[in-house]
Amino acid sequence: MKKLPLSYYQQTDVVALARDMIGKLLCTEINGVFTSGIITETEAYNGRCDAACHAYKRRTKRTEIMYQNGGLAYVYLCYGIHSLFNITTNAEEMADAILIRAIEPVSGVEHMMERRNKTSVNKSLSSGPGSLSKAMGIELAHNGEKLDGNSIWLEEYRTIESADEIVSTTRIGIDYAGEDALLPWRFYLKNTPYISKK
DNA sequence: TGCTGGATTCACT
DNA sequence: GTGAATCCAGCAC
Repeated sequence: MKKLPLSYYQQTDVVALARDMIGKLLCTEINGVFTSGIITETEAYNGRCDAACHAYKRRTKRTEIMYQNGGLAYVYLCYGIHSLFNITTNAEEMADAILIRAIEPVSGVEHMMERRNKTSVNKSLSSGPGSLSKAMGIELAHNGEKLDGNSIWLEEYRTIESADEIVSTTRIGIDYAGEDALLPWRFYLKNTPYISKK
């Protein structure tokens, strides 16, 4: 399998890209441990017209990552506990990003269980943005990591046969964004238990 | 320099 | 179903 090039992430339509990312393989190799999983759930965030995006009308030290060229990991801490993993997209100055919310484990499942303190495999292993980051070993230190490097990357995995396989709906946990919270910018794979919420 | 609250999860009632 | 855990960026003084 081949890593997706940085140019993949630099496409301009972040919503279409979030949809396209469903079914790709997310791989990490951290401290010599390789793990991978199929992306089953994503959310798109647009820096220019979306109040839910951290970079919306705010250009700060934290959001600076999103203003760079697409193809970087944007990792940040939520509720003081959970590292949420995003992928920046689009060109420089275009602060778009895609939040990866859930994966279906493929390789290194035993390492994911160890990181998550689990004794059995089930959907709670990697469904939900905080759980997924922990299972894959992604931490704040990976903020700004390039996705064509040797720590975190994406690969082609399976092709989505028809549009019916992907469900689009509203995003989660962003009520503060007013009417932008109603945008149908969350995508997930139909018929997989590995999603955070129905 | 100090305070506030969040793209959540998990354990417990 | 509810609440606690927990830390740092952002913004107000």
